[in-house]
Amino acid sequence: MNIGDVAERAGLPAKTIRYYEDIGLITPARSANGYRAFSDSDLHKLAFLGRARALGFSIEDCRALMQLYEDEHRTSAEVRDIALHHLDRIEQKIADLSEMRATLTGLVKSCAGDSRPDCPILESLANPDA
Amino acid sequence: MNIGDVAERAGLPAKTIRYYEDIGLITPARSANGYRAFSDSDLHKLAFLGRARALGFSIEDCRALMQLYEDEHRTSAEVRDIALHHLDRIEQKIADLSEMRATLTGLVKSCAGDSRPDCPILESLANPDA
DNA sequence: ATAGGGCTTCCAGCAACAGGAAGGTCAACA
DNA sequence: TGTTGACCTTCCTGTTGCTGGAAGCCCTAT
Repeated sequence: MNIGDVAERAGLPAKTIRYYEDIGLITPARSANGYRAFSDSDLHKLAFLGRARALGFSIEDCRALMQLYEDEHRTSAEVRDIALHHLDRIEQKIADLSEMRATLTGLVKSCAGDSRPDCPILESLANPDA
Repeated sequence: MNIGDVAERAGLPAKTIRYYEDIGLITPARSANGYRAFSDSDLHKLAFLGRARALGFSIEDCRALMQLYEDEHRTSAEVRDIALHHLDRIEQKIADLSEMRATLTGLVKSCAGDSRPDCPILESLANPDA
């Protein structure tokens, strides 16, 4: 398979696949003409990576997960640890964003949003204690 | 005021303040020795920026908000628009993260997390339809 | 032979800084 | 007066995960 084929099948841009090779996540073979020659195994790895990325795992997490996947002597505890840490980060982000949302919602509600210059949003940014 | 003073008062790292000058958000004066000489107005702007950034506004949003703040002929509708768009992005992010959290929570629950290699997390990444 | 599409590499850029090197400056203290 | 140490300066690199584009080779079809 050429890169265009795997790109379509794995649902990843060709650029991304080249990048994954660059950073050592995959190592596709090469044809005589210099084109990358992807095996089914490469495609499978790319799909794995795509799904892990879609769950928000970092590239380094993905690397670790792939290594565990290929390691018969892994323990499920190692995998779960990575997932749990990731879950923590996600929940922290949700908490941060929820706080922003709460504040912003309040500000937006208090702002008339008309043609006058008076604006509680700006006032709150400029002078929050007032 | 030197940069260390404003950094402490505005609650921003000195590096960040230099960066904000680089990209034209502030334009502090210079002392004879080449040090940045911050006015109260500069400090006020930096605090404004710090609060806007803490609410998750992008740098370009911050630039726009500052300009509106300094423009007597602004309308509160312009400000509200920026805030509403930002709120949209935040809610989208929260939605995305919540979906990740749901999936991950399910996976983590289904994984024993013990010393055995069998792991539904990896299986789901490798072969989601199975 | 030539046109088009796909492939290759390499370089630049995005957001919003952070880290660190090399060096100038200033106040204090011996 | 000399020197230490804290502070300031600029400049360059690195971060995360790609994306866009330029320059150029390859392959197929007409």
